[in-house]
Amino acid sequence: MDREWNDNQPIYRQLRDRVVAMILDKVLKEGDPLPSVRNVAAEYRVNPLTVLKGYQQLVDEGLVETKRGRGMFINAGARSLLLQGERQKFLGEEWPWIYATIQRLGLKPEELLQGDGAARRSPSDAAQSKTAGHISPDRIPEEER
Amino acid sequence: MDREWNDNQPIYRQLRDRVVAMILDKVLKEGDPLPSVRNVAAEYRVNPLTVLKGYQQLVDEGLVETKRGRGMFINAGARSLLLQGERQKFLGEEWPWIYATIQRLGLKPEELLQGDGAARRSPSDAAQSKTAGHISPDRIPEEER
DNA sequence: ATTAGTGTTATAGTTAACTATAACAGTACT
DNA sequence: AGTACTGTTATAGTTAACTATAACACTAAT
Repeated sequence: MDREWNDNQPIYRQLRDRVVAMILDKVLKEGDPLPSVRNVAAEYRVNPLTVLKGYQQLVDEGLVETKRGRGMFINAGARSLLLQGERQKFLGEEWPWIYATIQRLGLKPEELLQGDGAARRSPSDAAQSKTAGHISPDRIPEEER
Repeated sequence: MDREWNDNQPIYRQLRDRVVAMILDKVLKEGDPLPSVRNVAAEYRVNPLTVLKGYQQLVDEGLVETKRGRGMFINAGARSLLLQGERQKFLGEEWPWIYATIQRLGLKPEELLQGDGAARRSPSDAAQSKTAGHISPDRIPEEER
């Protein structure tokens, strides 16, 4: 219940990543407001400043716009912008390392792909109050590419 | 030349991971000494304490033994011990997330896994002096599993 | 006008990671 | 004995991430 966070990465970045995931999964669509700073802070027992920092990053990336007194909202084109940028980042910076690790460990692609493979474990099982908006993708995908 | 380090993770852990990679790749074999704390510190312009911390982790994991005044040496059975532990860690903690990301981005896992796929980019291209022992896998793999 | 939501800023303190500098303590070679 | 390697410990300072607490500023509804 307490360990929602991955120690390998600062919370504010994990927060940013969760929102990104929600945009990609279409849980958050263009024009939607994202869960308020204070709400998220309260729900995850985290400092508002930390949440804000994560959100600001999204603003800097042009994904989100802030409306004083109203909230922060997903920009138009956010998703397609993300699909481009994140893909490039993943393929260029992350996948090479991951692939190297896979080889090093002598893992067989079949093992990784077969069975649902890996989609099982997901840290977001903690009983989450249905309060306002909480942050987590929750898998509501759809086709398209 | 200066940015050998990944900002996402503390240096001492990256150091630990490099040694692990070298063991898995058989660049370092059982009984081999690992590059001296001072050497690594000098070569990577890093504080000796930071290197030590990374090395200590290896000791704690039972992969390495320290011989005062002589150096630190790879333990017997280190590689197979690693193959077990690292595989489990990867499959249980890392792959699920990676797989989710791949899907989110609409990438085809099959394409990524087959073919050389991605093994191209690797940050270790910086001209490295051939001084004593430096830390980097350098890919000298071999068969087996 | 009040109230209750938004985002934002200010002040200040804690902790982990990293740093510089220096000394201590063993081993080995000459 | 001396020199040159090893790992290790001590002291102290910097920075980034996170925290608590509080106030400011703007918007919308009653």
